[in-house]
Amino acid sequence: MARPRQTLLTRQRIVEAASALVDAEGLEALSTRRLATELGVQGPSLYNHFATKAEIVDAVADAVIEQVDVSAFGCSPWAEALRHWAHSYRGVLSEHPNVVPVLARGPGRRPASLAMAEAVYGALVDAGWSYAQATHIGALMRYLVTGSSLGSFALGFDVDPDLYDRYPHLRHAPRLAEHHEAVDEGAFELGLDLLITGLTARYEMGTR
Amino acid sequence: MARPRQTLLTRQRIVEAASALVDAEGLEALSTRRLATELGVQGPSLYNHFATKAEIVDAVADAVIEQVDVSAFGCSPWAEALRHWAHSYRGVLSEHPNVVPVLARGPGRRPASLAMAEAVYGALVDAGWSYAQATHIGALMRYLVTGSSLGSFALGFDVDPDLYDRYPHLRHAPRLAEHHEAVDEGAFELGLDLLITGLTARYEMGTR
DNA sequence: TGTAAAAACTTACACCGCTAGTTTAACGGC
DNA sequence: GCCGTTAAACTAGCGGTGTAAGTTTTTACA
Repeated sequence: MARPRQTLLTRQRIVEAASALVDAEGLEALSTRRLATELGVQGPSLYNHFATKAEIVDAVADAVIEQVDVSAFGCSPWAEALRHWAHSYRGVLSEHPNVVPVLARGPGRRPASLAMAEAVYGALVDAGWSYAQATHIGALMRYLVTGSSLGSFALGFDVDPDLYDRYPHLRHAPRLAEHHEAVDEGAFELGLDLLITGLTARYEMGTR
Repeated sequence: MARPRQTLLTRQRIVEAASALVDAEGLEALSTRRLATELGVQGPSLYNHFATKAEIVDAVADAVIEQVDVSAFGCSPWAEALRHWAHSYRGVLSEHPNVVPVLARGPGRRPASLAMAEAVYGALVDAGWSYAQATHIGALMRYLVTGSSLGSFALGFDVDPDLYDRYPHLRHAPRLAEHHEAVDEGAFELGLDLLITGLTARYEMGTR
């Protein structure tokens, strides 16, 4: 084919196809050849637009973070803003659970992830939190959100009943395998509530 | 060679070599051929002892969890036991950061992981927490511990200074890249404190 | 118009997890 | 003490991976 009259690939088109593939079939399904096929192209052609596969994955991850709503940091008190942001953050990740393993490793050098960190950190510092505390709070929220969005695999897929014979208490755990989504959401809400409540108390005591 | 007079491989020897390899060079370095070479053997020989590579990885992960100290659940009040366990849990994971991505996905079917979950869950239920709350608390702790042990990669390896030009607040974040370990530890301690304090308050109010 | 860059291509390398079939040693039953 | 079975190593090979290298053709610009 050589160079086509109308360009076939753009970074955007690649990222869109990669995102769709990851959402539909998981991170492991994202191979350069498979992605290229999806785009009607040969594998190595992708390297005209991205240096490595890792760059593509990063772009997919950043596209997810771009959807998180950080607007509350501009117009609400820090605690409410934190709450609103955390819910948006988790909501977005829940719609793209397959990319969470990438996001859980931190912002890396991804622009949207850095911008989000910047917004959170900045708002906390502006509210009077120390640099160190602001950093810790931001990290904490990431643990909570990524953890509860990732854990969705919970006990695995199929549950064999005699597994619980050896772990009697777990039998009573409310149907872990079936309700793992509800478990993770409940844990998230509990955690968020405890964190915000505790932080508010410290804030009012002047421990910033 | 065919069958040797003295057996060359055992599950234990394989797991030990795999653990050492993962600890030293990361999960990506663990390939069946590489691991076999390390053991003085050909790649496919491993399949006489494990059905899949995933089984080997699971065994490595479970060997890590086995080191976590859950003894406190027998002899301390639930809040103190939770604290003690969380510190041991995080301490162990910090020594094996490369396996954290596996552990973050939950206990799976790994015996030691299930036994640990059983111990935590059982102790909380025995203390009077509802089944649902006990499950949530256990999940929350996992988010906190795995998150703070995984995030150690923080901003990546090398930091280019002009990165911060576009994210001015982050510049003040206390040297994120260099001190990421301290950041994660600080976030963990803050989170643990907030959680335990908040849970204790709820417990005393009867919200279990 | 000639040249350089860009964007597709093909080919190929080294590696991956894993299957199949082979060889030989060890073990259990007669 | 032999003999069949099983176990634990082997070799060969399949279909997959990321990506490097070099080729072709088109476009953009001097």
